[in-house]
Amino acid sequence: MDLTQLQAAFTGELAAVNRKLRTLVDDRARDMGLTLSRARLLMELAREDGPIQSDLAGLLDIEQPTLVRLLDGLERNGMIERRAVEGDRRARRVFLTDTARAQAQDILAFLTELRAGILQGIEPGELEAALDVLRRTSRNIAAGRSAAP
Amino acid sequence: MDLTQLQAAFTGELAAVNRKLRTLVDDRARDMGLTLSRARLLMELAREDGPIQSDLAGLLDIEQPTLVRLLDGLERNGMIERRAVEGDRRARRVFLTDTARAQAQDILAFLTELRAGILQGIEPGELEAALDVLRRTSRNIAAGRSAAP
DNA sequence: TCGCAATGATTAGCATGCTACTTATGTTGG
DNA sequence: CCAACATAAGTAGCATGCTAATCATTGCGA
Repeated sequence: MDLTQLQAAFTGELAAVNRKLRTLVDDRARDMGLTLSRARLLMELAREDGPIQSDLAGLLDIEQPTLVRLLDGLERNGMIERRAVEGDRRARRVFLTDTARAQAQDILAFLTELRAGILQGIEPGELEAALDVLRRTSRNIAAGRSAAP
Repeated sequence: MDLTQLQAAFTGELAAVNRKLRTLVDDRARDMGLTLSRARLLMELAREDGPIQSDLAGLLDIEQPTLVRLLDGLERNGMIERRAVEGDRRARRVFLTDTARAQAQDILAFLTELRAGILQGIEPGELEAALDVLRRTSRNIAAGRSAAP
């Protein structure tokens, strides 16, 4: 397999794994009223509660409108709430509700176990090497985007 | 970093790279009326023209409804056409139009160059190792899905 | 042969991504 | 001091994914 083919196979498999992962998580977590994206958001809030929305979007590395819709869904489900920020009437802080906080440990355990299952049989060294490749790819993409004509 | 954290970092980075890749391609290819998914479909047809839709979905590893919408878009753009299949009135074969066929080489070159840019500085050996990790992950997900309670 | 399961294509509806735009509010420089 | 710029949140609209359900046709077995 030449380099070009290898590169094509890599990007193709990247997309495929991603689709399958999302589908699997969404399927398994449906009972909990969760999806992969929502779970990630809740885990971030469990780590540190009360960020304003634009900071939270940055932490999750998604755009603000994407975050707004995620929050809308989680708010409807009673898992988060938005509160006004004293001193800046534009901003709103996001907090877990008590219900969600009580669930957070279970969700974390669920995600951890699911990841372990998906990555079983892969040695830490291999995983680390693959992660390094992904990170360099990320950087290349970011560089390519800013360098666009 | 312990294994759990490493696994979380890996799946997180996987999703991030994927989002960025799609965004980059969609941005660069907009002039051509293309997106990453549409380009992949056209490349598959350039390789072998005239599959029926369900086979094409299998080749691209997407579900039929997803394919239907992709084809709708490409048909509106005049890049593919659906033709009746003699002997099976349920099925339809998909063909590139002459316009699209004329563009196919350019699109392929564009994708190849873009992938090379994104993966620059990554040695073939590293890429191969990372690809292997992705493939094993894919298999684990598939196994986990069928083994679901 | 005739009814019923399987297959191929669609439609409907949800969840996430994105960009572009809007609205409200805050900040700052001339 | 206030006009122009910047920032925070949200809305609108597009593109992909998915599952579930529908419709037409085909194929098969009792």
